[in-house]
Amino acid sequence: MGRGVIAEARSGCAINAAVEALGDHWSFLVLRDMIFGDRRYFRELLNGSIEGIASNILSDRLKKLVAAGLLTKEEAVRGRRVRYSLTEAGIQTLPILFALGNWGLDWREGTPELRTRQELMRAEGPAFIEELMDELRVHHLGAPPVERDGPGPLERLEAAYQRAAAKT
Amino acid sequence: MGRGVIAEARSGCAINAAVEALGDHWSFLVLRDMIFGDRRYFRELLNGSIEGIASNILSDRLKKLVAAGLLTKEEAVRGRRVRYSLTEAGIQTLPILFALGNWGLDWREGTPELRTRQELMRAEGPAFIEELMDELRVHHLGAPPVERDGPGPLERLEAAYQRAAAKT
DNA sequence: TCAGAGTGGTTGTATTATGCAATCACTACG
DNA sequence: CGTAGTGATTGCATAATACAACCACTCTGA
Repeated sequence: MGRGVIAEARSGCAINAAVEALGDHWSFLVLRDMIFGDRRYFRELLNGSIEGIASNILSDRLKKLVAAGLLTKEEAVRGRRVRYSLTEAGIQTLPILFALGNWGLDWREGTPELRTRQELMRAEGPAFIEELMDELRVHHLGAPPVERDGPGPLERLEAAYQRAAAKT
Repeated sequence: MGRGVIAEARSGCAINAAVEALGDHWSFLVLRDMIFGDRRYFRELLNGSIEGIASNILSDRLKKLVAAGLLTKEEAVRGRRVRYSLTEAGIQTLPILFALGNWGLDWREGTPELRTRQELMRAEGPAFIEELMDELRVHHLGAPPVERDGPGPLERLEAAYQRAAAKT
């Protein structure tokens, strides 16, 4: 594992280290949108966020996530779209987001469509997480495509969302 | 499940809901100390935290965690120790902390003793999480004690820490 | 009985982070 | 050549954080 970056950690605790790296509201939500929403550009993240992030905050978080080794940024040509990619460390935040989502599903309200998505993920279990991590490695790290029959994890997620939305 | 408290959520997303409830540095660390460090009193949390939380911040976070339904507080008799307990919702943040800790173990440095603890948990896998949640239900919710031969999860964690610390 | 330590905090102040709106320099496209 | 889109930055008001001092109360031991 590619350990590194002790940075200015407040302690040697692994939980604290993770919290220091990505422990604020917006960092989690940016990762969520990149992972589950397949958003990779500034404007996509800015307009696509259902919580409405401000552009200066997004700019700041992207910088911090790059500095923390969770994202990479393609060299910026001024005025041209810059693509952000997840690193392996970024991809491996998926189990954290999954755990957060499951907690939210059990203990908070939420829109039915989004609940359905989360329920699908929970129902498919750890295998879904692995499959999605593999797909992210293909898209973000250039790993060789996975052979599969049937729709990929992101497609199944989107389909679940659409099915649920259609019922209203 | 005891769903409730939509509160002033920014969106209907389960991940967002979890992040809103406990998505700041100190909330996570307070939960960590209560769950893994068995600390239940203001002074214990204040002095026991290796990151050094300030008393006004601790006061504020305890209040927020109670309001969010993750902790309960025994009715306060002035000048007498007040005990905080985890609710079921609080206990179920354990998988989140576990996921956070594993990420930190893989991608950040940390003291060898604390790394050993986290490695033990990972090695024992999901069964450890379940066992610890059961023990927390006994201590915090008054559930009937679990039958067990051999040391409980918190004892094994402490033992791993001591073994690692002795090697230095 | 009475000092000293311990209880869960509050208050004040300074510094830092956040949220919002407007703006900027640049490019791609018709 | 103009319009829309790119990734931001700037200024300003408000909120969160950190640090130290302090408070009213209780429990303990001599």
